[in-house]
Amino acid sequence: MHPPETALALLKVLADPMRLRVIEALGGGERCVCDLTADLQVGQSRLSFHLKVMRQAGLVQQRQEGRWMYYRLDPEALSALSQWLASLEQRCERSASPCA
Amino acid sequence: MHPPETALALLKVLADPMRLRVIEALGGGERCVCDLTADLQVGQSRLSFHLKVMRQAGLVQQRQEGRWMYYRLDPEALSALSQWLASLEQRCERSASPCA
DNA sequence: AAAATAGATCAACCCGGGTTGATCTATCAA
DNA sequence: TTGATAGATCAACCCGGGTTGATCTATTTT
Repeated sequence: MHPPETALALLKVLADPMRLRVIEALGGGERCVCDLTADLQVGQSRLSFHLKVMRQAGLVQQRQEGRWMYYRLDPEALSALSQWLASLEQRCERSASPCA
Repeated sequence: MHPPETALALLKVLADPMRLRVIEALGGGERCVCDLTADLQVGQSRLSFHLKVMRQAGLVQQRQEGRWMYYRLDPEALSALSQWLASLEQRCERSASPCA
C-alpha cells in the first residue's frame, strides 16, 4: 500500500466509537448482522450504515447465506495499517535538525 | 493500554489529512514549528491547532529551545496502536458461529 | 400466495470539529 | 527599549458525516 493515502482512508473508518465496537465484536470471528444488532444493542439502519462504510474501505468482507449476511474483518487491511505504524515508529527516532 | 478506549483517542487524532502530513514530516525526526509551516505550506494557526490536538492525545511531545518549539512523535503511542491492530489481526481468523 | 424476517437505502435533521484572520505572549536582535 | 519573529489562543464561520424513522427488496416460512 502507499502509506499516507491508504492509511488515511482506513484511519477515518476506524476512528468512530460505533465502528470500533463492531470491530471488537468481529475480532471474535465472523458474525451475521442480526446477531450484531442484538449484541451491540444498536438500531438496524445505524449498524447497516457503518458496515457499508467499513466494507467500502476494505476493512470488512461480507458473505451472504440465505437471508443472512455475514461480516468478517479483513486481516490484510489491519496488517497494512499495523505495518505503516511500525515503520513510523522506527523512523521517528532520528535526531533533531536544529532550526536556522 | 486498554485497547478500545485508548485506541479510539489515538485513531481520531490520526484520522485527519493535515495531521497525517505532519506525522509523515515528523517521521523524519524532530522539527520546529517554523520549519513545519514552511515545508507543509500551512497557515501558522492551523498547524498550531493540530499540534495541540496531537500533543493532548500523547501522540507527539514538545521541547522548547529559545523561541523555537520542537515537536517529535512519541514511539510509545505508535507502538500501542500497532500492537492493538496486530492483536485484532490474529483473533479475527476464527470460524463463523452460524446464526440461529 | 401471504405473512414474516434480514438487511439495505433514503431523506431530514443535527452537531462536533476544522478553518481563518486577528490578537496576545514571549524571546531574541539591534 | 524598541522592533521583529515564533508560536499559542480566540471567536466566528462552515461543512461533512452520523443518527433516526420510514420505506423497499429479497428470502424464507406457513
